[in-house]
Amino acid sequence: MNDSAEPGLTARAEQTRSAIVEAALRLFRERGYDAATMRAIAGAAGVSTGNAYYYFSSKEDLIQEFYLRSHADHAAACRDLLDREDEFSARLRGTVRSLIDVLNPYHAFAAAFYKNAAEPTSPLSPFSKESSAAREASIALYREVMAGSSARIDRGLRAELPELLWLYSLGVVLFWVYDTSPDRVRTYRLIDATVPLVDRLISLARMPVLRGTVRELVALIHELRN
Amino acid sequence: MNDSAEPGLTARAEQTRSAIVEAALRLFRERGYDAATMRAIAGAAGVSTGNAYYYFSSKEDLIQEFYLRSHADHAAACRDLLDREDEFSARLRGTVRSLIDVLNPYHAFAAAFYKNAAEPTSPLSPFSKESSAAREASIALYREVMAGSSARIDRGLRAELPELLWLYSLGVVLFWVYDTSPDRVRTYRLIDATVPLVDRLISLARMPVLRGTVRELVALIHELRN
DNA sequence: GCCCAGACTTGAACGTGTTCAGGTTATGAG
DNA sequence: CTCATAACCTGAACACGTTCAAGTCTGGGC
Repeated sequence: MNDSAEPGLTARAEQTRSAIVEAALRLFRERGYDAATMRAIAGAAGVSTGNAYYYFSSKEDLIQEFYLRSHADHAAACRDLLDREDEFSARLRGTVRSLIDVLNPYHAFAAAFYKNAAEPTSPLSPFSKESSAAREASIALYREVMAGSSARIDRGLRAELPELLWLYSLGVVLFWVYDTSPDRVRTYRLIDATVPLVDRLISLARMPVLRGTVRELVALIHELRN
Repeated sequence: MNDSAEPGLTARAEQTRSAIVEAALRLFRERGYDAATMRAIAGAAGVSTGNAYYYFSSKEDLIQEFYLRSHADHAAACRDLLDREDEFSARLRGTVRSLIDVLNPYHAFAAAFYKNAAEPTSPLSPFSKESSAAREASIALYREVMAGSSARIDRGLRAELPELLWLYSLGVVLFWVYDTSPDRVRTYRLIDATVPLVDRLISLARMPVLRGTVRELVALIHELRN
């Protein structure tokens, strides 16, 4: 049983679907998003153009597949660290660094499609309903980063921190998209420099000076979520 | 002397250019970005499709015009407040609220084009070279918000705060893009709730507990800017 | 007045993502 | 085995953004 199989598809259809995904991701990686035309993808998969639209309602839809695989790779890449390490900084740093490791081969491609992700009505937006499964999975990873650590965290903050850390990782990815340095070293430097800041802010959140502000921030998050 | 005139264009050509811009912004507002086709824009302006490309190298290029007008409108909308008020919170709150006021008629349209803005290689990106003039102008506005206020601000932070406030406004705009509440009331609520937090954080930045973190943050900004 | 260089304008044509009317194939009921 | 139904598949066609070879107009030098 192939657990990536979709319901309602015969074995042969599933094979066709996979061929299209493989062709798409390969061409995205090799040629970039724009140059990987639907005709080229369909051709490389050995099907007609129209048939690709039988399985994927749009070119953007193919990117959801990229999301899913990226997250799976990321979760796998973190596994060892999250099982072994218990210091918060090291857990967060390793998790975010491995996210960048996983995304790096797709840098040119990702730059092109993150523009679609910013469109709020697009199903590709990280905030959209269609992406909620992928988003929840990512947030769960940061919940594990927090929960498995020895750090003492403000009680009111605990419920919101995973989502805030996920937002932090989105910020890092945004920086990475714009990063033109060799091997994206500046992104890794950004991570190494900001993780201690995050760590310190979380510690400070328990102190009297900041506790009030943190409480307001949490209340704000609640209100805006409705 | 029309100060919006471009160099190297005859009066008649300038008139054609203006007609295209007017038609574009009107159709963007009335139909949205996608439905306002280049053929429709050119037709509404009374010129051929190809002629529109003589003045604007792409459809995205027409959006730069939107940027320019928006900023001019925003600066004008803030003028009174910035000349009158001297309390930091009120200045920041009023400035960001008036930004949303200015953008509101274009909400549906803006949602569609902000996706292009997120593409780092796109000239529309707020971080791109092509947008640097508009960006500098916006940052200058927040420099004025800071400089004209009576707030005491950490010496090391002063140089970076205008850019940080601009980033804050980008965050508000991002929220606004996703805001589906009637009249975007949630965006205004977000502003009213976050401005005091920003104000408090700026105050706290001068206190010993946070001063070190702020210094590191400023150093990080410097390093990442190169 | 004449003419030409260059500013301006045109519309057909290209390649793209996407659609669709219509074909082909597999499956299960009789 | 028959055949109807649904799943699967096709490629021509559509509208779009964009390009370009070819036209028209205009100002200024003679």
